[in-house]
Amino acid sequence: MAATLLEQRDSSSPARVRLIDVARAVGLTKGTVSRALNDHPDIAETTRLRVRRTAQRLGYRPLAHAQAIRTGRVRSIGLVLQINEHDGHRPFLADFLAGVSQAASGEDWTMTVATAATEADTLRLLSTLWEDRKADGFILPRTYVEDARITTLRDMRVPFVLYGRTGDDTGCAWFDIDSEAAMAEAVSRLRALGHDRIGFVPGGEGPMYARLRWQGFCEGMAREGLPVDPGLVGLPALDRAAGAAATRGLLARDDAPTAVIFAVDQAALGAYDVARDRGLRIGRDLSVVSYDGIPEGALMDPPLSTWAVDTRAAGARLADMLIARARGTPPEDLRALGHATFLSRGSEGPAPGRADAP
Amino acid sequence: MAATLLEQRDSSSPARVRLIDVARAVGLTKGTVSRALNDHPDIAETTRLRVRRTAQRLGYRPLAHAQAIRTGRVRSIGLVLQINEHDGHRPFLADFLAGVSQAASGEDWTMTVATAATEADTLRLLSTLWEDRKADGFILPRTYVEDARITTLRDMRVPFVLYGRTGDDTGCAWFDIDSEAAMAEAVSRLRALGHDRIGFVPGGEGPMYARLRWQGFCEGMAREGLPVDPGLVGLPALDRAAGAAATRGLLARDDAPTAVIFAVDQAALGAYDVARDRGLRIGRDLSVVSYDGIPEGALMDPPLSTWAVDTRAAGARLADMLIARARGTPPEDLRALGHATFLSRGSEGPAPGRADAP
DNA sequence: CAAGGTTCAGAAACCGGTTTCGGCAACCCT
DNA sequence: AGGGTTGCCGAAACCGGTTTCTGAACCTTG
Repeated sequence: MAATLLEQRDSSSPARVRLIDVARAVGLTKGTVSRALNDHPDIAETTRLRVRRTAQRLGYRPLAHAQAIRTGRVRSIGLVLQINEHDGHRPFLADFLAGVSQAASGEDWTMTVATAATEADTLRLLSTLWEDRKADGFILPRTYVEDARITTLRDMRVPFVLYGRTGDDTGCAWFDIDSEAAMAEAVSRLRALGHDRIGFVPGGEGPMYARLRWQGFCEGMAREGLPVDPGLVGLPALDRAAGAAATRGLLARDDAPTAVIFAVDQAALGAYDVARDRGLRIGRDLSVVSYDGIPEGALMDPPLSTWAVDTRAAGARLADMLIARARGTPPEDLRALGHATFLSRGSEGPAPGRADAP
Repeated sequence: MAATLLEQRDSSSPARVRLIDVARAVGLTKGTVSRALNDHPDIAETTRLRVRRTAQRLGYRPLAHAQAIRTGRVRSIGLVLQINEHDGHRPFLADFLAGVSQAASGEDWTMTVATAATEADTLRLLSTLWEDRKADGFILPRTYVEDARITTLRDMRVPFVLYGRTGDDTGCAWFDIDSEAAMAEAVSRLRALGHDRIGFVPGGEGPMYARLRWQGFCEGMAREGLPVDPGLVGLPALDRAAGAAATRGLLARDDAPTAVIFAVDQAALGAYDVARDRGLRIGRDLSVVSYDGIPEGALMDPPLSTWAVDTRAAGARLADMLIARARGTPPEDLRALGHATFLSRGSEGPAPGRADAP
């Protein structure tokens, strides 16, 4: 007459199949069944198969939190999002979550999400989520050159995977998009259109992606035999207003660039504002190429040419990597680069005074 | 010599404080301590306080999954997002999650998020997340007039809270924004600007919010003494292209409306496309008012006037309600309406041929 | 002052799994 | 043939909590 919780055989809830039920059905003890399902070496192959089939037939699914009491693992991916001022990753969030969730589901894992307002919040949340075993590891989005999350988690020996790279990636697993290559190719494309004064608006010092995009720009310039004139490097810009300011700075020079590459789309939007004010036509008088693939870019006139990232695939990849990491794969074996896709949508064109421009 | 998991007293991990540690420190059995912390009535008040202080001093925090093995509750809010074709709630997702996460943290709850591609996926995920007790209840965003999630969860006696209303809300807890009032006031504002032929582009039949916004429009028209001419009601539109088509339909009439209210911002963006094609100036030749407050609206020229929702606050409210629901508050006591804020940004103006228009 | 009721905490079972330990049988080897 | 492995599974402890059962001490009350 053991009353379980609220509902028992409420006709609605068909009484969950437990390990002991499988054991009885197959005529073994629950310890043996547990070892069989977890592929312990001291179980005969025939027994293992017999158990597995019975479990399958009965529809047995272990309760993660019951397992966790002994193993300490709940089969959950942790994700702490820092939502602050210029929340850059908004438009990609849904796709990213979809990717992580899908890959996690495939392995019977779930996703525990928390949000933080500050870095201190983030660190606190990472610690408690780990200590309370709400997650078996974390995906860290938006990495920085120096990233407190990484040192914290590394010290606590917590499994984690970076979405992006970092200054010192010792002991770090990561997945990133090869934005250097994208930026370098952006230079080459503009060069092929006749531009030889190509400006760059960087994204600042802190975010790792900003550094890498800057490096990529430099590599592209070197490859094309163009010098990186300091006068062609604008002020760092991560939002529209700063992007406009940076653009004005670049256009103020006598030998102003005929094309500008922006590290981030948001900043590139500012170029449109400046162009409108000055009567410049983007894609003709001034070419613009950027990176991120934000949806707003498609609404501009002309639509912004940019490098888009398959964020959903990235999320899925990262989830798989984290699960592998939590299962013991060394971080050094979990590092990979993906690539961005160029969306040529009209904001870049031939250099003025050449080819088809009058 | 009991080896726990991987790390034990690794100097880095200071050995978690367990219930038994508190019990020993306070000189009671762990059963008693458990009852004291859970406010059982058979514990003396002085004892309860003594236990609570000791637990506090030692920094005791119960492991949710260890509690769950007996109670079946893991202190987690479930959220299944359906990410499909015209993913409307993208821009608000981060804010929404931030709200839920923040409120959940306050009660020592966490948030388990999953994404689905189809309705069948959604239902499957809700079931498994519940059966595996990965969540103690769910927040259901984007409700429909007839919503399979609701009937499923109601049948399974799962706690849930709607973000939005539904056709039959028996047994439903919900929080929603009073979009009827917003739409009605939009009519009044346009009427005050001299418009007497006001069109409406609805959002379709399925989503509950679409029905309510339509009702709100009708109420507003009635309040202003204006008839709802069927010719002033456009085709349903949820995205930009459909919004443009609906606008063309409305403008094709002889007695075309001078102002159009859109149920959703995305559709309203289409009006800009039509206006540009025909040389109409939004805010002068054609007034547009909409609802949602998507960020793209601010980028339009002129910026879109719309009703914005504090999605973050809504998320926090819903989280609190769900926790209350999971703790036993009857659904009827958990129903509330919030309100939207009008952002007058320039896409609405005096009716042509009146006041300052030549 | 004895009978009966309350108050409160200890003891032990329990939740659903995992892991350790020990033992039996079958096999291997000289 | 006998001793030592090896393969395989049962029994029981264990994880960190919650809940039930029981009984001692105290309080009423007639």
